[in-house]
Amino acid sequence: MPGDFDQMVWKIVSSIPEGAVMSYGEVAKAAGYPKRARMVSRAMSRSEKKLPWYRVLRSDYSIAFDKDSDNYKMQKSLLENEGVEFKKNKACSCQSMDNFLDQYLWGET
DNA sequence: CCCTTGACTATCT
DNA sequence: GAGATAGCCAAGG
Repeated sequence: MPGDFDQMVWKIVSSIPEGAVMSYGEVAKAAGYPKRARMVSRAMSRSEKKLPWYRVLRSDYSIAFDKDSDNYKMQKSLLENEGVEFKKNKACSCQSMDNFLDQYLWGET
């Protein structure tokens, strides 16, 4: 179904709990399309919906925007507000997504 | 239809 | 850890 991927992305991203983070690849995988990390970013940027997009990082948990950009600074501060600690420009979520993913995936069927 | 771009990733130097 | 390389995939020229 067209739009299916986007739907899943929105749903998953909006379900990420406060203080936790996911990578584009993880979101894509959870949506059922492991090879579409790039599409996750596309889906979010063109989305008019209010998503906690800032909780989605690169696979190494670094921020995807350029370090000098305003987006970078905003994302970092938003995450820090939720208790996410940064070390060497990489986020340390300290929150296990295991439970979240299990709950999410099993809750649908 | 071919080529370029990108909020990506894994792998190798 | 920083660069280069090769996959990846949709959108736009």
